Amino acid sequence: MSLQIYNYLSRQKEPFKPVVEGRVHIYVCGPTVYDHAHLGHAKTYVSFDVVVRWLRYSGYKVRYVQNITDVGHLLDDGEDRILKGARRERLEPMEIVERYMRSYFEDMDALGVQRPDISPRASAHIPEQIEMIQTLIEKGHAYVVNGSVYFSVESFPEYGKLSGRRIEEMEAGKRVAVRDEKRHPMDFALWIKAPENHILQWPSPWGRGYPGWHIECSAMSTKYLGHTFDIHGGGVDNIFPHNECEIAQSECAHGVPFANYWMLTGSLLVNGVKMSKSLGNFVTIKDALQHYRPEALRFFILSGKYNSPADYSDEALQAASKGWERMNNTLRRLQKAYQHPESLQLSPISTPEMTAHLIETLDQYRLRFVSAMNDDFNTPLALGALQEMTTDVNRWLDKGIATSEVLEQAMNIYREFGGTVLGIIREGTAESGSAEREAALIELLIELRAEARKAKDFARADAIRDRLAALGVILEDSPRGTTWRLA
RNA sequence: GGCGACGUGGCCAAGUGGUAAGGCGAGGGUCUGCAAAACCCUUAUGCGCGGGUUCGAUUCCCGCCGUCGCCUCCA
Repeated sequence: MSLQIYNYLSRQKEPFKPVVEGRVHIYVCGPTVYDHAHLGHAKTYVSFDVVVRWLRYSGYKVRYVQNITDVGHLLDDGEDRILKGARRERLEPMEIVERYMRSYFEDMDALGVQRPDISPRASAHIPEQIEMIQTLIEKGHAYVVNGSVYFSVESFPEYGKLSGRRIEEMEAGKRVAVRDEKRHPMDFALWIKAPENHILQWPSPWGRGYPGWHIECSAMSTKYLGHTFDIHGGGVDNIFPHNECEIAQSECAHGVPFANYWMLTGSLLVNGVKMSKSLGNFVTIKDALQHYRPEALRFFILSGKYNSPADYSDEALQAASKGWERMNNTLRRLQKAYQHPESLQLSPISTPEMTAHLIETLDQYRLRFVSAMNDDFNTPLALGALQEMTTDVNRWLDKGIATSEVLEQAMNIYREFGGTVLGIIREGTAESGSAEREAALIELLIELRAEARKAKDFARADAIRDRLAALGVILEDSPRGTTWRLA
């Protein structure tokens, strides 16, 4: 089955057809870098990371652009978020930007999120934004007032088509005082005149000022992906006004559709309420990583659909951690067995027919995974296939019917799907990952403990196991000997 | 008030007009010197409530209740 994507624009699943055969141009709204990223960001960017990974795995050549907002994103009171951060930390605005942009990439790297191909910064694309604004003015979609430029929503009849709202139905300015220089209360700023000593300002045909928040995404996606590109992503919370404004600007400037598919991620909730900076109920990614391994966070995020909301809780994270552990333990078992085929102790019932049957079963899991992913990136369903496969593989190992061929196939599935696609299995984590000398020392202790056990000196045997456990080395006994792993 | 979602076992979470994936947890068991890991068995006659359509609805329609998101800065 080929890829189906739930398109927010049409509110239905559609077969995916890229503009250019075999290529995908995707744009995802990135963070405003004035503070550390939290788990809400993790949910969105891990989700799109997997989307991109799946597209690549499926053979598409992908260009993934995700902006960094470092100017123009205003707060309720009209103050720029970056300036607020600068004042808070008594730093230059661009120091704030640099600091939190690095922090953001640090977090994403830790989560195994592959870097976008281009991470354009708004402040580095002022000319492109000015140019686009000029085009909009020329085409009669924008107007200049007192050194600021506004987009006229009434000039674009389709305004509201993504979020499903109508201009007349919205109560503009209910909470934020409408600038009376606007012609229509819903008009939004493309360019804002800078006050006398505003720190972030650039020259423009309309005087010194700075760009509005929405225009950057239009200008930068156009520059790198073209007038019409394939997928536009982001969190649903930006559907209005941000995404709606992007569409209006871009389609009015270019006269062609902006993005063909809109994919919006559901919000991350805490106790049923959205995790957000303004509510202060957020957990930073750095904090979360103190308690949970990155793969567990990914596992948690991917065990729900990207476009559904997810509720964050310690119980949920614990469950994800355990689920991940079981899968990882099984992969480790596979690897050990594969490296030491003599330890397999194959049962007499392990016939070639049996092997063929197991390979066939693995193929079924492979198919289930693929069709789940092709069905609008249904990661929970795909993960389910992997988990059932895990039970089967353990069963086969227990019964002694898994031949090397079977082991190899199973490992490939974990590597490709768990690793390359979902990013929850990392090469190395399944292995001991420690230095050779350390491994040899542990083996030595295991030998000493084996002797103690033989002599029924269980106190000593347990002491060795406990001391190692305290150091993060877990020993596990089996009829075939003792194995170890890092906690 | 407007717009849009959602409500599935103790928790998380897929799904379908034909009779409920998976994970976590819990209980029992196998294995073990004991653990750990793994496996086996059990754990929703039921999918918010009330109607309707249908041979048949958890899945479609209507109403109600509840929760959430957006409308205002947030991924």
